[in-house]
Parts: sequence; structure tokens; C-alpha cells
Amino acid sequence: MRKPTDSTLVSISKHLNLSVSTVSRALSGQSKKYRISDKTTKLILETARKFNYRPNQLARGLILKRTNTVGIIIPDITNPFFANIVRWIERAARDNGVSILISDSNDQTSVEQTSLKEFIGRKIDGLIISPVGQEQSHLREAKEKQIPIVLIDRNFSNLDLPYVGSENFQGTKSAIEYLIKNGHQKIGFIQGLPESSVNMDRVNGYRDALEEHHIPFDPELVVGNDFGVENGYTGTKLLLSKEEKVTAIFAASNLIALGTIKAINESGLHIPRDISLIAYDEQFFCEYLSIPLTTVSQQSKEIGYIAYQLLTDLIKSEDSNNKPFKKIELPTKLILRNSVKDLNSS
Amino acid sequence: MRKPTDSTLVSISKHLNLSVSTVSRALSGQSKKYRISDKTTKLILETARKFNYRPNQLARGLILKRTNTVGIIIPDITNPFFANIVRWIERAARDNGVSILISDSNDQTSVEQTSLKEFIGRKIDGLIISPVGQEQSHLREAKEKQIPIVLIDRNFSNLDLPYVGSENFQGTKSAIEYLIKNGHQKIGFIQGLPESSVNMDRVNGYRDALEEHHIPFDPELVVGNDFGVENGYTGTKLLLSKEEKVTAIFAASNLIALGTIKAINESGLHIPRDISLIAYDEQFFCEYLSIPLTTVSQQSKEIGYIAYQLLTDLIKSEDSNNKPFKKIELPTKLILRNSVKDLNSS
DNA sequence: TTGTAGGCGTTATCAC
DNA sequence: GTGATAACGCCTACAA
Repeated sequence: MRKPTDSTLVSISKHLNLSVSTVSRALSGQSKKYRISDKTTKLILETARKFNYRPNQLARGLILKRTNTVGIIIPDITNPFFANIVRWIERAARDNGVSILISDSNDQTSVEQTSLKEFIGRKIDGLIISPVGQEQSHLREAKEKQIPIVLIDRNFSNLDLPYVGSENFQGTKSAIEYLIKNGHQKIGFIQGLPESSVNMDRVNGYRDALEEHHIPFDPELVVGNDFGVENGYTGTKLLLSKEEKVTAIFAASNLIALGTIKAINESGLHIPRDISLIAYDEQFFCEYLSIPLTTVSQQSKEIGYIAYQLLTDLIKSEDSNNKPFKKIELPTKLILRNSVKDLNSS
Repeated sequence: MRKPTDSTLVSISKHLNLSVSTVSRALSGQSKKYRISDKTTKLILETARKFNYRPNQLARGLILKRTNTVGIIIPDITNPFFANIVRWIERAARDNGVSILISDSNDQTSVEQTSLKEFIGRKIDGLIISPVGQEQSHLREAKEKQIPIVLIDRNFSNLDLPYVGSENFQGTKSAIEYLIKNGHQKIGFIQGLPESSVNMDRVNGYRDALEEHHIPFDPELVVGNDFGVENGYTGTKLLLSKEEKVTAIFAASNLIALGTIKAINESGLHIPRDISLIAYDEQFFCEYLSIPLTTVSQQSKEIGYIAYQLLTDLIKSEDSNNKPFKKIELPTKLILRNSVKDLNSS
């Protein structure tokens, strides 16, 4: 800022000996409506271009009560899954002339709250967020302030807000069933952030698949506490050290799977010969790993795109708090590669 | 926006029968300076909290000529290298109370220009950008408007702007020398976006290493045109189809390397037995690939952090256009793994 | 067809 | 110690 040469409506209007309103109208394409002469319009447009005029969005937002700005808060921009979602939201937004304020909460509620406050102060038109855990007071508050909010990836079942994510339950269940079909009974589960909805859904899918096939659910086989590589590593070590030997591991994220691969390698075991592995969330590198990973693939592009559409709808509609919101779960796909051994045929 | 209940300085001052100025002063911690009584101050603070007051940053920015907003434009948020940089910039910024507007240019100059205009209209305090190619008119213009700009990853040698990136030339050169030391002479080079500075530096490093070891530079062995997986795949296919058989390939990005791996696998060849591979840019998954990749590692965290510091300095300093800017190149590190064969010992 | 004036929420400059 | 009032740059009734 502090550009002495910044051209404004006033500077242009003075230059042309016209009023600001005329200039404003012409510049916002309302020449017809106000029947501004073609000559004047043309003159204004040219001058604006000559002086490189850009409307000051601060001033604009102040009066319009609309900033064309949307906030995004995600737990980890470094995770390709979220990066991908952000990419598509940003693209859709840009095509609409709306800009994106971004925050990486690093899975910390405190950061999430800070950023939300910041964004509110900056008068965002709406928010797309993948909340950390179950703490939701700040979102409640924002909702009461009538700020349009769309949840992605992680849901709050007890908070009526629109949501787009994956069929975590079904996706996991199918994967576990695939393992069972291949003869696996002792299946370790390395979970992510325990209090996150995605994680709970995945654990439930795991549990449900087991129970449907009359395999007792053993809480001992569920380990871990976040979605990172390190957790995959220690979780796997832990599983391998147990009395009960697992024949397969389900990793609740692809980063967890990387840690699992490392730990298994170090133990001198081999995937899938000695132990099978499936990971939730396909990523571009999964097919190139030392064992091409069988994964549960999510539609991250669609999640981003739909989230933005939902938010747009919400922003357009007045008094959006009254109707119940859509909760959209996109189907997942099991991508079969070579990390699962068929125990039946051996 | 359009929250009927939004509390403002006016609403608070009316509520307390005080003037806006007093409320404003107390709320911005200027009670001492203006000797506002403790009682009044306390009252104001409490009321503000009670009504959940947040200053409207639009109004603030309008008068302060400072928005505490910084724009970031990068070519691909999906690339972990950039995602990582963004993460650290955002974190440093947040600690300072500044928010990040983000844009993913998808390596298209037109998008870059659009976003820059948007950001200028939004009165960002500064910009951190990794520009697409050699088109720089829009950056020149922004620079003339006195907008603080810091370049990351990709530099313009002929445009005096601060820059933080890696020693692309030296990093590549060292890697190529390592290959040469291991007996490789026919080295294919799969490049990224040809007109980007990083790419040119890497190609030059390659060339320089060859020449220093009296190996003729063969332009036929330099193929490719962007940093993606697909390009790595087709580039490798092309290299493999040539008369002259290469014994090693240098991939100018890790994504390119993935494509290379795929193409090599499909050809029935084996890394490193039949062909060696080194990739520029270490990423978290590189050690888990089918052949653990030897890579050139960059300090992405530091790039992000330093870029933000440079930008902050720039924003603070008046008339920053007069002194020549720092161009910082951070050293890289060759991470040795198992994708290179020693031809001398075979 | 164009202009005037008020206001958006904040800070800064005077004044009392 | 506190209060008016004028900006900041824009939009939009309401006039003319």
C-alpha cells in the first residue's frame, strides 16, 4: 500500500471532470442502466485502464457487506489429500472472482480458533473447514453469527452444518472385507487422530466388517493416535510386538502406511509375503512404493469442488440456518495392487 | 457478513454512553497514552468481550493503509515442495497476525496475472511468488507500485527483486558428478518447465559437470517440458528409444522421477541394475519407493521462513526500491540411497 | 444523463 | 480524561 500513484474513483472523476457516481457506474458496467452516454462510458473506461485503476476491495467490502473472500482451514496442507482439495476449491473460487484465505491448523484446535477469529475480522463471506477434533464451540458461535460454513472431510454429527467427505465407514469396511475374503482374521488397525470423525468412522467400519464375519473385535489390535508417518512406524512396531500375530494391517492414512512399510522392513518381514497392508487414501506415489499399495481412494477433487458449490449456495441464500444441511458422503474405491496376500491359496 | 448482531465501536460506545474514540483507544491498548481511567477501560474491555467485538479489518485497512495480509502465488500446491513452503510461510505469518491469500497458478502466466491483480485490489501488504516463466511485466508493474515482493524457488536474474531458493546449479552439478564418479557418461536429463529459472540452472549444472569431466554435452539427451509425472514418463520413453543408450537419468523433479520409474519398469529394465536414477527434490515418500531414490534435497522449510522474513523487512522499510535486493541460495544435500549403480566395480 | 450526499467501521487530529 | 469530526474509497438512494 501507500502507493502515491494509486488511482481511485475520485482521482479519475477529477481528471475527467465527472462525478464519482458516474465513474463508478460506468466502471461497474451499469452504463445502460443509468443511460450514461457511450462517449462518456468509453472515456471513463479508457482513463481507468490508462491509470490502471483497480477498485479498492476493502472499501468495496465495507459498503457491500460482501468481500468475495472465503476462508479455508485444514489440518495439514502438506498432506496431498488436503492440498488437492485446496487446489480445487481455489480454482473454483478464482473463476468466481473470490479469493482464498488459508490456514493450516496443524491439527491444533487453538490454531483453528485463532484463524477463525482472524477470518471473521476480515469479513470472509464463508468458511470451508476440516475441523481438528470434537471441540466445536467456535464453529457454533460462527454459525450463530450467520457465517456460512461447510465442513470437509471431518464431520460433526451433532452440529447441523453442511458436510462433504468420503464414505469412511463403507470404504474401510469394504477394505477389511477384502482382507477377510483373502483369509485374514487377525487384522491390525493403525488409527489416526482418535477424536476425529473420519477416524471414528473408519474404526467403526473395521469393527463392523469383523463382526459381520463373526470375527471378535480385539481392542488391542487398534493402535495409534495421529495420521502421520511416525505414528505408523511406532504403531506397527507395537503391533508386531504383540503375542497375537497379525496377518494384515489397515493403515488409516497413506502417511501411516509409509511408517508401517518402514517398520515392517526393519523387522525383516516382507509385504505381502509375511504381512498384508491396505491404506486409506490413495495418493500419486502409492503405485510406486516398494510394494505397490492397495488403497482406498477418495474423490478429493470432487470434495473440494462440491464444498465450494455448497458454500456458494449458502452464501447466496438468506437465513440459511433454518433448513437442515446436506451431508454428502462420496463413495470410495478400493484400488487393488500387490500389498495383500491371499491366504486361502497358500 | 450481514450479521445483524455484529458489534462495532459505535454499538459499544452507544451502549456505554461513551464516544467511539474512547472505546477505540481503550480497545487498542492506548488507555495509558490517553489517560483513560481504569474503570472506564475495564468497562470497555468487558463490554467488548461480552459482545464478542472484533475490529473490522476492512475499515482498519482502509484507514491504516496496512491490511496485515500477504499474498502467495505458487505453481502447484499439490507439489509437496510448495505445500511445505506454504506451510511455513503461513505459520510465520500467523504468529504475526497476518493472514495469507493463496493462489495456485497451475504454471499458467495468465492465472498468475489474474491473481496478482486480485491481490492488489485486496491491498495486500506484500507478495511471495514463485513465478511461472520469464513473463515478468506484471511483476515489474507491481514493483513500480511499491508492492513488496519476494521471489521463491524461481528467480529472475534481470529483475531486481529479493529471492530465496536453492543452489540449483550446484545441487545438480554435484549429483551429476556423483554419477560420473560412478562411471556414468551417457546421462539423460529430463527437464521441467524449460523457461523457468530453476530448470535452466539445473540444466546448466548438468552441462557444467559434463564439460568439466570432458564429456561432450549432447542436446539430444535433454528431454521434457514440465515438472509433472506424465512428462517423466514420456521423457523416459523417449530417452530409452534413442540409439545412444543412457546408463543414468537425472530427473529434474521428484514427480518426473515417478514417471521415469514407471517407464523403466514397463520397459522391463531395473533400477539401478540396468539404469541409474537421481531426482532433484527430496520428498517424504522417496525413501519408500520401489527403489529408494537418491535425491537432491532442498531446504523447503527454510525457504518459506526466510522468504517471510525478507518480505517483512521489505514491508517495514520505506522506499525499498532503491537498494539492491538479496538473492539467497540455500545449499542442497545429496541424499544417497540405492538408485545409482557403480559402473566401475562391475 | 449526471450529480450530491450519506454511510460502511475504523483511526487520527483537534478540541475541551 | 474524553469527545467531535474528518478522513479512507466505494456504493447507492435521491435529486436534478
